[in-house]
Amino acid sequence: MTSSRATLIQVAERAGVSLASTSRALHGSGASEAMVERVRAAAAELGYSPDVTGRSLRLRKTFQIAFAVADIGNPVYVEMMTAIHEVLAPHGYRVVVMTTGDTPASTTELVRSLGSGFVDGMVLSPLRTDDGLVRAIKQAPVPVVVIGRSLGDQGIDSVSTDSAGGIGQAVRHLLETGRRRIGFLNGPPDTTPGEARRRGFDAAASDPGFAAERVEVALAEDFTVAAGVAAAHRLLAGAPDGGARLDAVVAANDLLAIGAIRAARELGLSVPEDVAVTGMDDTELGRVFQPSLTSVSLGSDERGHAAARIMLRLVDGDAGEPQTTSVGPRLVVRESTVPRPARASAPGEGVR
Amino acid sequence: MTSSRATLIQVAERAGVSLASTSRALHGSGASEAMVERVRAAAAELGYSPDVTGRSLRLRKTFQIAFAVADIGNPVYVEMMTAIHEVLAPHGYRVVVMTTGDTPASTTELVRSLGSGFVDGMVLSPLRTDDGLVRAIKQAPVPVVVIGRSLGDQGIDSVSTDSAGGIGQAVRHLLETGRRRIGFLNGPPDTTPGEARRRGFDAAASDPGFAAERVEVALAEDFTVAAGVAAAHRLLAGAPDGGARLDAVVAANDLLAIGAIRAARELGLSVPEDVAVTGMDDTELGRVFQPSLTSVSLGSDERGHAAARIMLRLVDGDAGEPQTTSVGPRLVVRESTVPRPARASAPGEGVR
DNA sequence: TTGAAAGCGCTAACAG
DNA sequence: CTGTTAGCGCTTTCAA
Repeated sequence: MTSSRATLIQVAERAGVSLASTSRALHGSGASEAMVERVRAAAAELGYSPDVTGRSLRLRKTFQIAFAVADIGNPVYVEMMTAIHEVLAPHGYRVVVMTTGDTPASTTELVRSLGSGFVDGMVLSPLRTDDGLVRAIKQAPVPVVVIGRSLGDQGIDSVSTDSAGGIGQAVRHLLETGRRRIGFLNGPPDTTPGEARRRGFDAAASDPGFAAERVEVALAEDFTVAAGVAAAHRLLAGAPDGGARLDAVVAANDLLAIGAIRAARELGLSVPEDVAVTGMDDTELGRVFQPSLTSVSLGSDERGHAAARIMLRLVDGDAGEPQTTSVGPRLVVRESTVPRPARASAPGEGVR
Repeated sequence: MTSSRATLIQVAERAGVSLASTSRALHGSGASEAMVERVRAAAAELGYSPDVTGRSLRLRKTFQIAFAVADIGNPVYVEMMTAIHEVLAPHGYRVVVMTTGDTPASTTELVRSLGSGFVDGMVLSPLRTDDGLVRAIKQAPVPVVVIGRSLGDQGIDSVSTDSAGGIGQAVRHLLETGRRRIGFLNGPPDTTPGEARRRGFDAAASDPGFAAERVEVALAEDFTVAAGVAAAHRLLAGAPDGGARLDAVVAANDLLAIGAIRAARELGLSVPEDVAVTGMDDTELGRVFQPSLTSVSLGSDERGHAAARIMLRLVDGDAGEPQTTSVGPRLVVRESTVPRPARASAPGEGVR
């Protein structure tokens, strides 16, 4: 850590030309071959690197995009962040990570803070949304792309997925593989994902073809393994009326599903023989788990990519109508629902 | 997304006072009660929020810290990032995530780019280090704190851990629990972690008390589950000379350890009965895995916290001698090495 | 093609 | 306590 850095003025002096010419020679157009040569040399001698702060002030552009979620440690968000970074970095944009807090109010405050101009845009995946937040997003001084609920009809660019439909896929898969007593293990239903999963399960259960004999619901306190273990214990401990035990659990995400498998084991039940378990998000954790987890992929990385691409379009001034992109859910069948993998198992299959 | 934002000048005009007074009333000291009142009102009416770009240029301070690693999706780095964010955010610093690439050259380039002044400092965990990188760090125009190798003797602030000693703890644990034929499953040995692990294993194997009858080493192509499965297959497939099979595997990280457990299962071996497996990093993945993974915690979050605290000290101008903080490794015994957990098992025990 | 100069929004030294 | 003014480093008109 040493010395203060050379400025453009110093490069100009060194090259014996004007400030404007120096700037042009370095970035802009309209400089002679000789000028470029001369300035480049001077810049190199001084180890000049342009100051982004001055540039930002002048250009009114930071080349930074914020990624804001409630929990930056959640594997799903990590995957999104990685995808967003992958898309933005080659375009010269930096990614700033931020946390929304878990209330709509704190998220709204974060969106309002965009007024300070520290980023050119924000990719936001709010855990909970309300009118105030929607309003703040629409009034934000920089583009905001929402990952989660489809807000296209509100005039907000968003990337959504049909997690409700995904729950339906899981339920149908369980019915098709002969399960009839199904437990639904959801997280907090007042969150965007919790609400969507609940809706999905209700829809599946209302379907004319829904052949289950028994249905139970348990709510975990949050979307974690520990909360899943606790709630799944209640689900699997046995029917209060002495009826037959559940033979399947549909979990609202992979972490809850892992919790359910642990709870099953603690109760002496084997997975998938006694009870089948499905997760959602198709995380690495689920892929490498034993038994590997049947899970509904919601394309976290695709959603991240999509959001980042929309953002690039927006910060490049290409306004257009707010658009909603959708990524379809996709069931990936693994060992937690069927004794043998659907496909022939090669060593390390399904593992990356 | 609307309109351009109000500036300090506009607030000043609205309040009918000077620019300087407005600035002072809002942040600085030395403004009368009445002035503060008046300016605040004007600011509120205009929905003014200060522009950080102008502020940064003037103050020569961005209130941003970079966190740079090779793979921002790696759970260990995610944990560090979360910890860093936790410490920095309350102090008003934003976290910018960056990737180093996996060569010393690309990392050096990244460190050099700090000359552009987009952050006030960088927390860096390089996968590979060379002299050029060390030099670049020392010459960086902003503070750099390195997580990984201890670089204190080089005059670089760093947070290290004794992963070599951690490998020793794992080896001793295996010997103490009766294992005698030990395989060492390492990742690429030309990386900082790979090198340290190798050193640790060599040291443990050279110890006078090292009671193993047989030792094998396998190198995975990288620190992933898939690479671990492949390399562990070689390790466990059986001794070329027809000798007894290994009864323990010391893996260089949790992902490789999970790979080893999968490979064991694919070969019809049970863990921990036939073969015990230890990991390193004590990740969530290992904690929830079945069997839960005995692992050496390297305190990723503590290291992140420590690095962030050092960084805060540095950006607050408190120079002082470069310091090396160290976080001790800590073996956490779970099911992958002993049939029963070390402690009585409560429901969901070891899961968070 | 080149140079002079303005100004992005802000803070702080200085004078009153 | 308040106002005037300079200037952080840069890009971009506008004239020459």
